[in-house]
Amino acid sequence: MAAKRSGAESKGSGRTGESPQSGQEPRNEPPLSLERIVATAVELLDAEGIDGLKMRRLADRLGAGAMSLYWHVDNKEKVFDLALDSVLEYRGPPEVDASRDWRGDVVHMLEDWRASMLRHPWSASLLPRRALGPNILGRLELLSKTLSGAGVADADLNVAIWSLWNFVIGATTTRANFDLSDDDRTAAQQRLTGLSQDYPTIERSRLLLDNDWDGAFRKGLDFLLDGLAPRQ
Amino acid sequence: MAAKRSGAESKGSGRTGESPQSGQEPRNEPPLSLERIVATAVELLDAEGIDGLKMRRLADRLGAGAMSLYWHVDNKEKVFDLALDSVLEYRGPPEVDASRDWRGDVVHMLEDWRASMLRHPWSASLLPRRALGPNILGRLELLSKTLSGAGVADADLNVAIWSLWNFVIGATTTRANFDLSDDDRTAAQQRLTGLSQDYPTIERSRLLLDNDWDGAFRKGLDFLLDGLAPRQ
DNA sequence: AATTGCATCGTACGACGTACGAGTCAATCG
DNA sequence: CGATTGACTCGTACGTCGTACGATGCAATT
Repeated sequence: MAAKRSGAESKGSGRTGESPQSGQEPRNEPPLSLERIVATAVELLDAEGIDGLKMRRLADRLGAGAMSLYWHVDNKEKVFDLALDSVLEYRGPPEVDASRDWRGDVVHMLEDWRASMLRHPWSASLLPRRALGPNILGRLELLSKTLSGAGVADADLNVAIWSLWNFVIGATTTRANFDLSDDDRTAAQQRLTGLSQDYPTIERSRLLLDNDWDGAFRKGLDFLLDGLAPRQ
Repeated sequence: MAAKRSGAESKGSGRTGESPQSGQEPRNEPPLSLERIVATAVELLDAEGIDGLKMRRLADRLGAGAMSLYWHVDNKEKVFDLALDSVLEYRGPPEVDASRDWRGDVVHMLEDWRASMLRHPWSASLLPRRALGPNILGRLELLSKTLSGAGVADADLNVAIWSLWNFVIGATTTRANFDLSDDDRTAAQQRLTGLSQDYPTIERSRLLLDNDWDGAFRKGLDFLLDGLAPRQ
């Protein structure tokens, strides 16, 4: 197991913040911390994509040496875990007091979930193969509670949650990986149009050409919710 | 662009199969070919997982030098693309002539899809971020045709297909990455039970503990299909 | 003044993807 | 028949990556 800390918080250590004056370079960087590392990792991932995250580059951005990161983090995998979960925070449905319709709450949370991931497209391809962090578990718990409160039987709860989870995961990963670049997109379109005699129905339904991802997500989600809890 | 071949077929080159007798090592390996490379890549992926596929190891298994692969394949990414698509072939629904119920056909194809991917767990995490190969497109085309023939309006076709796609992708990627190892699994369970006061509803619904993945998939799919095309 | 423990980082190692160019061999052509 | 060509193989080498290891600095404690 790891000897270092890797799990402790660094809060409350009461830095004076005056010391790093040795006289040479303009190093006003605050000291390293898990929070700063994770935040910068998210920046880097946003800017350079999933393959753009290298420990050396991350350290550069932090004004630190590459190996300094390893005091705060076990390895690169943990950086991914933390960055992913940090992006999936959720602050609950808009309403403060009694949430009137559970369906609206569910849709709100899932659309927010999707939006959060699409704001950081790398997160989509990461989520399915990473550990479940607290923010993810929090969302699942909220979803469970809402559905349960809406009258979904415990026996169906499991299936209902997994179905919604599957839908969100599938939709976001697909979406996030379909518009990586316009080049890819137009190339794929051309290739597909060239293949349209092989796949006529796909062509006709404009399956891969339609750009209304948001609408498709919402409509599909409605269909799924209809199936899970028929209205009346 | 690539200078080599990378897209041509190697069939019909009519090897005599007698030549490689130079007298030293027991090298009875057949010559390299795209097919052999892809098949061996699948073997290696099955055995060692997604991180276990290295070009040198792949070449070793093929009894070839590492750089020999690059004559047949542009780069490692292409190996992934080809391995993925090769695993997703589909031979149609069981019935030969008139397929009686479209719903049965859809379920059969999607369950087969899921089964194919779970037989090769690495494929699940690969699918969302790779190009669409012919076998994938073939399945989508079949799905389109079936749904369209079942009376789904062209306007809804897009949403319907994406919803089903999302469901399959989400279900398989999640499933494939949740039982990588028993160690991981029991560790996660313990961690979760320790956290059960934070997530009581998850705990109660046995969300992460229930092992009936197949049943959950089937039931969720039924719910979704109910929503997409209400029975009567 | 000496000790301790947190934190940083330079160096180095092994593994990886793959560019490059030399090599082999069968088929083709004069 | 020898020369040429083009399909195919592979050894070497380069640059980059994650990270093990140990030295170093520095603040708080003794």
